Amino acid sequence: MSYDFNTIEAKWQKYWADNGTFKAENGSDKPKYYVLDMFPYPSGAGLHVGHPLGYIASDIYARYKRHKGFNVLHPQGYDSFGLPAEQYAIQTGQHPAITTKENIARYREQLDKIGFSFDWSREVKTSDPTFYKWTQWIFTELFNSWYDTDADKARSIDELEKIFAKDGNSKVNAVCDEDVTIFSAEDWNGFSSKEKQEVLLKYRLTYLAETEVNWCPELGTVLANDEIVNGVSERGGYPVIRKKMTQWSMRISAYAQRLLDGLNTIDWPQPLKDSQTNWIGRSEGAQVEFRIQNSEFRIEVFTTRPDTIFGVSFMTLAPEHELVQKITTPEQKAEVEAYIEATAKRSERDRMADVKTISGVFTGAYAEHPFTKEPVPIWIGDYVLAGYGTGAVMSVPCGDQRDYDFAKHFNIPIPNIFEGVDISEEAFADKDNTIIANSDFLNGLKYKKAVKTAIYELEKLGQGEGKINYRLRDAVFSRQRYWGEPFPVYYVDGMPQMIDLKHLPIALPEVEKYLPTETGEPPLGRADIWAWDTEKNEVVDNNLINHTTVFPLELNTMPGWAGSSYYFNRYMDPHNEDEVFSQEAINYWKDVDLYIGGSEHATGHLLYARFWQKFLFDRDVVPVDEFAKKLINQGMILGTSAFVYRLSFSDRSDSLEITHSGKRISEKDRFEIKNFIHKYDNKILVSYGLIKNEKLFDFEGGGQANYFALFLEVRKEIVSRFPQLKNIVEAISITSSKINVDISLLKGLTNELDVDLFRNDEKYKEYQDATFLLKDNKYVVSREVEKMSKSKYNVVNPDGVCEQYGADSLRLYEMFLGPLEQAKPWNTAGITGVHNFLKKLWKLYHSPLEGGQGDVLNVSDTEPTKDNLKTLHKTIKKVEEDIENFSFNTSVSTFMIAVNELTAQKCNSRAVLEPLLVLISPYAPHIAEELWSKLGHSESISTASFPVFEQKHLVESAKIYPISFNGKTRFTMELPLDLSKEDIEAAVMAHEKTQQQLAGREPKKVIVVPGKIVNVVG
RNA sequence: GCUCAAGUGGCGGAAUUGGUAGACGCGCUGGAUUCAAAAUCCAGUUCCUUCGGGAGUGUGGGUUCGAUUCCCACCUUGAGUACCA
Repeated sequence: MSYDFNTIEAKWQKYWADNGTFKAENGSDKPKYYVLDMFPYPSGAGLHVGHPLGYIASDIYARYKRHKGFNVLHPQGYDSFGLPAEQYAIQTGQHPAITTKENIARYREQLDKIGFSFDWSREVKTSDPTFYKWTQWIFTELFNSWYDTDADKARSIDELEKIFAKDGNSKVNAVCDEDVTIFSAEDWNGFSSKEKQEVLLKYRLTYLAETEVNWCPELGTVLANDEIVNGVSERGGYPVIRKKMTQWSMRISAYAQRLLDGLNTIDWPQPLKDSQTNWIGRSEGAQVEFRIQNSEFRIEVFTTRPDTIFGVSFMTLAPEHELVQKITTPEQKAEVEAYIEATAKRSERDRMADVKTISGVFTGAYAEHPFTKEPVPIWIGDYVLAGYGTGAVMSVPCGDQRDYDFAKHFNIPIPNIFEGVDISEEAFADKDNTIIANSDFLNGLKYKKAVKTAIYELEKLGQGEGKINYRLRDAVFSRQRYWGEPFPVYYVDGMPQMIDLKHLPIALPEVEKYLPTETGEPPLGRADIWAWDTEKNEVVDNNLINHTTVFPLELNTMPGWAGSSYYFNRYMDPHNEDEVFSQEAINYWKDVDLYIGGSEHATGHLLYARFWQKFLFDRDVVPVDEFAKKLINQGMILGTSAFVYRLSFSDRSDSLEITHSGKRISEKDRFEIKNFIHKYDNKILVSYGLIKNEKLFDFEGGGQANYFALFLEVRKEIVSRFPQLKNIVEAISITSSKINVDISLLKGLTNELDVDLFRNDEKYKEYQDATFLLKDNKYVVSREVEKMSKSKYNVVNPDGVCEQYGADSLRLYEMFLGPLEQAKPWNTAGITGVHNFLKKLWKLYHSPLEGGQGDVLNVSDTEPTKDNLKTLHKTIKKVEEDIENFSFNTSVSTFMIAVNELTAQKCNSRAVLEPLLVLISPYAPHIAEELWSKLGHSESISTASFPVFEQKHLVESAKIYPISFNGKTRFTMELPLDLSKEDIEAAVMAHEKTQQQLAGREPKKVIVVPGKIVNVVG
């Protein structure tokens, strides 16, 4: 029988499942090793070839570690709460739990076909009540904790209450809301229960507060900062506006410094650490207080340049700043209010989009300079952000370009406080070359010294202090959605109460629709059975709410990152009903040794998970405060799609709307367009797209996008064959090297147009693989690669590959494509290479059957030759090094070399062919298992130990020396390795080619590096 | 703008305590086998060349006996991030 991968793979996948081959035990004599993949969101589209890349890499590593004698935990699960299932539910009425279940089944089927060594007995699903019971519990733990700055850790809220009762809050150093007032023990003890709860809420690690949130009207929910990309929602690309709402928040800012410090203790990719560092955004400077003239109010500002304080010529407040209303003079009131209203209307994105327009209004009020006591005019301007620092800045136009531009625009003086610097054209921001002038006690000082001196003087004055500011904001934790974890929270007298662990989980209620209610409440507001009975301790009918023991439950649900922030710990003890995991389990597995996943989670999941881990560590739930020792970002696999620019149409309203990333594009805009072709299945999709100001309009995730087809060369034919495209074609005009589209002609188009224009059409075959760009008035063939995505028609599915070539081929090929961490295009052309390798491998163990088809095992107990052993041990060494370095692509080529060599050597020695199988088995486990069992083993190859490398087989007696002249290799000669330097030199000089190269000249010098190289300098 | 990463054949990519550039695979060319095809096997494949040899790892410099590898400047591409005070 020849290499029949379909049968072999099905056989071993069944064997592994039936025998629980990869089940991990909690506790073992072996050392532990935890290999984890970022669990997938089970989308309706199923897996594409990009998904398994990281899983294959981690699977190879997990299998390798088993061979090396480790007790390996390698689980998998699903991040199964999320928007797409809910959006689908809104459209179809289908319960998200049903779609999610179907999607999970499909994912599982696809994953199983690839032959992963997951321990499926530990599977977790975030949407499963047995899982989210613990998500809810962790929430209550956060609620019952506060952050003690002195101890630099989270502590129980009970301890805080005891402190308040004994000493009040004046001695408490905590991370808390800014508006807490000082109270004494007597005050505290006199507070009503509700007052106490209000105060405590300001200290809890998860708290309810009215904050400015990112509201996405289209999705009907708030979003966290990391869920917004370029000012629009990450999912769907919808606009986001700022809105004040009462929401649950997580006090992640308490952990800013520890999240920063922790990065030094973990082996994660530098770019990922950089982006977390950037996101946390620590900056050192000073907080300075400016008194306002003729007023009791003071303005607090944060500055990184207290050394430039004598350069202040005005102050600027964010329009939303609370003092604005209080200090504006009557004369300026109308103008100020108009400005505030105008900025409130602008979306975040608009505000970001035009940073060049300078706008602002004078409030009429003056602050007093802390040192000179001179009056400083107070302005408001939208270049100052309410959300950063104190929402107010001291403006130093000579030292900051934005202040400079503002001052120029409004004719505010620009005093120069830098020695020997010309500021007539632009501000001077070079700290390193700063020498301060015109600044009283700071004159002549350099940057660092001046900063210190300024802070010292401010402190003396009681009007400022050194301060460290972080960009990291507390994370909003409420979502006005259905398909998420319900909060274990009910309200008594408006104050939130936690439901005790013993009554959890609070399961998602049924609703008849997944939309917000008519009164604007979240979808849970539609549930009839959604009230909490404190006597029965269960969820009851809303109608009972006037009963004294029945209270309303929280209507929001938790965000997508809740479950993913601790799931890795739950795998350690996934079926525990009494605890999130036993202390025994967590102390055995401790943390993830290797975590593999995409870099897109840098500032979301990976930051939140580190935050929760540190919190759980503080509260003695977990033994380590970083959850993953090593992390690798696998690169994306790109699809070959032919894209240049894309045009998106949406007909949500009556008139045609053209949108890009959710932003409406005005019909007045004219766009240059370039045409391009999609190839997908056997369809050729010829599409056009648009650019504006040379920028690509991409709309990843733009759910309403439709693609229209056009190919300029064949436009007439398109019109005749597809009359419905007439308007589109006519909207296009070509001028010189540019193509224009007249959008007014596109009005009234529907979104039902079929883009499947040239299916199986011989005539256009030549265009099938190429993109045609218009360049220099000529069509230039160019193929483009981009992220694989359903909306881009460039998805390759792993199932087809498995059927045609087998899972082992898919695994090898994905590894062979290139370095794991690098993005790389998918191109099936090369897969025959690795598939041939597997066939050669099979042949190495067999000899063909006489006459007919098929073959018979041909492995004997003959002594291996020297060459056999050399090949084997060379391979062991290289493969082991490669796996340890996660250089999987190079070990695949090492296997190819080994098999080629052993085939040439006609090796059939068991002593060589057995260890070779163990080397290959992490990469191509099915074929390895099959050959292993054919060799007479009754146990799975995964129980075999990794071959041990022996140097003695690689010892050589001679070396082929490269002989170079002035560094360029010209020929080689073989010389014994034990030759002395002098003998080598003599042998080289005696060689005829040496004389030929030198052409009679004497060499200036001869460099001999024994065992490496000879270089003749002429 | 800032931060980071990367530029090597027709293609994916190998090679870094500085020591034979292009491993391995794809593709391509020629041959064997076959009635023919598929499959398989063998040989060749960076470029130029007067067949002696010469040039060559984004560009220009530098260090070195020797640079894809180290240093400086620049160009290009990709990713992240941004009125962050």
